[in-house]
Amino acid sequence: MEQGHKPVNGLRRIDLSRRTGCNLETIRYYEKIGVMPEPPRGANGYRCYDARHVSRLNFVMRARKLGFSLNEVRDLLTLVDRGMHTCAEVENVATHHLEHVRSRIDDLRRIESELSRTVANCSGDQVPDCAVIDALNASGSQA
Amino acid sequence: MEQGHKPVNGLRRIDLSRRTGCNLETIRYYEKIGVMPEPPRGANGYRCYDARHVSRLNFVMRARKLGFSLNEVRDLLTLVDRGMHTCAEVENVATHHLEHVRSRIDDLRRIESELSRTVANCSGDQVPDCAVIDALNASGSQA
DNA sequence: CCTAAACTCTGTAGTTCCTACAGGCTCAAG
DNA sequence: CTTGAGCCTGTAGGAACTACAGAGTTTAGG
Repeated sequence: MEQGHKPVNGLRRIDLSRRTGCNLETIRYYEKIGVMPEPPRGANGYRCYDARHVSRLNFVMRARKLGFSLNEVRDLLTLVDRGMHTCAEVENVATHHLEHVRSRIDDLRRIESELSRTVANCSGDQVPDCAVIDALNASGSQA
Repeated sequence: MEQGHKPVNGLRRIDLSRRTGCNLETIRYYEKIGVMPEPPRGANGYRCYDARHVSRLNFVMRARKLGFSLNEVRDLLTLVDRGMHTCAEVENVATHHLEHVRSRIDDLRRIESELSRTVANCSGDQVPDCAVIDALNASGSQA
């Protein structure tokens, strides 16, 4: 099926959504918070997108998949939009984010090892006693 | 005047906060959502805690540090409160959470490797071109 | 005894990143 | 003409807090 009848030079919101895989409502949200530009409107008030919106939204979604916060995405886009972004500037944002990711991994690894150690002490039995609860009840600072 | 109106073994909210390290407002929040019990009130309407609140809040905070969600904490507490918790039941909650933690670590590791690979391609120069931006702009699904 | 600081109470709003309605239009096809 | 798909707006919800406003109470110091 053809998507039917679009404004000659425009994509509807749902077209943008389908081309990028981005949720329909999320697009509106990104516009509201300024991560995506407000698109021009047709005579009927409908949003009217073009290829540049598609690539910008793809940019945003890739950055989000890499775990950049929306604020970081905005920073990145600002650098790009200024047309003056230097590699050094961008690297700065990315490196900062990388550190964040790494420290989050460290946190989770600590949690993982403590948790798996504790669970390993479970008998798994039907007894009303459990190593996990014991650990959580522990008054000492074993954690 | 040590003895006065202050209940001999009653703790104020700020006392509980200081003993556990839990934020003052968070205590109130935990009561609202039922993770902590509503404490008795003094004649003036002030909350009046005792040692059991201290250990319960410690339990909650340890569980949170291990990354259990508040819903999971509530489940755990329900098991404990029933006095009927078996090791198997608790292990179930904990194991489920452990899986969650592990998959989150996997996600972040994937992000970490892609990000560090990309940043490594940066020249770090003052040139208006950057590997990170290129990657984000990539039209292919080189994920 | 008075005052000022410290603490309490309540409800509500802000944070992050969406997602999902509700209520009402418009548009194109069958 | 009717149906269904799509559009518009604003707003609420979810996780887990955190922070304020505005008002009352208690306590320590002078």
